[in-house]
Amino acid sequence: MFGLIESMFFAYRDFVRDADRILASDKFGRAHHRVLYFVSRRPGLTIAELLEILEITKQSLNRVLNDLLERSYVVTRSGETDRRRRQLFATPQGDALIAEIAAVQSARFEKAFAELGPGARPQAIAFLQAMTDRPDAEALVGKVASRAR
Amino acid sequence: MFGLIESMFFAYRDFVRDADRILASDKFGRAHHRVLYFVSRRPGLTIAELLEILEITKQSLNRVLNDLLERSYVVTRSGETDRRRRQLFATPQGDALIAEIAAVQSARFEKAFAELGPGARPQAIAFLQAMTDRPDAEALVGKVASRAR
DNA sequence: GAAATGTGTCAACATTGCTGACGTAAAGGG
DNA sequence: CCCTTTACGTCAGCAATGTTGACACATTTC
Repeated sequence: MFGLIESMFFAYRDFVRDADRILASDKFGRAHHRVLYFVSRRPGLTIAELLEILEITKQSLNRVLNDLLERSYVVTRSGETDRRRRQLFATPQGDALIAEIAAVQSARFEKAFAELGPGARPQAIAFLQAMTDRPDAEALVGKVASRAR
Repeated sequence: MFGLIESMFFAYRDFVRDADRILASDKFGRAHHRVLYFVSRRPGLTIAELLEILEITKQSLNRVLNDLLERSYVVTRSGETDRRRRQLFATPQGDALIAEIAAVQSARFEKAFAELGPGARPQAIAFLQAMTDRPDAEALVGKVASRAR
């Protein structure tokens, strides 16, 4: 399996580098990208939901989220039913940055699938998902509780 | 391609977490793992070669490499033909740690392939390699030169 | 002998993760 | 209506890992 372990390392590194180049010109880091990405993809997301997805602490999130708010890549609204919750939305500027990064990352996927031939795309999706933990309800509850500190 | 972008993120995160758990109990970090991994896999590697593979700076490398040397996970020998070069070798202890981590990561791959059925393994390898940059000779020279600073 | 190469190291800094503690506003249960 | 819980913000401080730039030393090579 050593070949796979190494390929995983190199593939992810090159994949992330696509994003890093663009982010550097906007003076953002990877952490900003991750936050903006999920806000853009899931408009109306709350802070708690974002913490669950990213699996980081409030501190780490707030640091980068505040940058994104100050520079108007993201805006907040109080939740309608529960005003304690802040719902997050990407601005057009925020969506544009995500689209720009997604474009180069998509190009990398397209190039790979063009080399590999038909069928490679669904296989790749299936592979990556099979590699991912899908926590059962109980485990999730535990994780959320411990992270809430 | 958004589904793929997200799957890449989650799959890599969970993959790396396997290693992190083991490393934490040995008081090592991810950077130590990467260095030890390549030293273990490519015995006799020199510093310059390691810098090329990892694409980090001398500083970042030396910090973690010195930890590995002090704690006897890695040893050095002067190169035979060129005594300026330090060749790196993992000790049995170093090889054992790499094997331990590789075992849990391999188990994750095995589980995925068991779900996906036959053929998934070569497809996964092909996909990951197609996703990786394979620099031509000229580009590589440029990178090495700039990194040598 | 001079220049290039391989490596070590020092100082300083940025990003991004963490913990623990405390404050405030809103919601919800009795 | 009070009291607890929830959702969030924030402060202080720390650790890991990446960066740059400069300099030192031994060795090899021209």
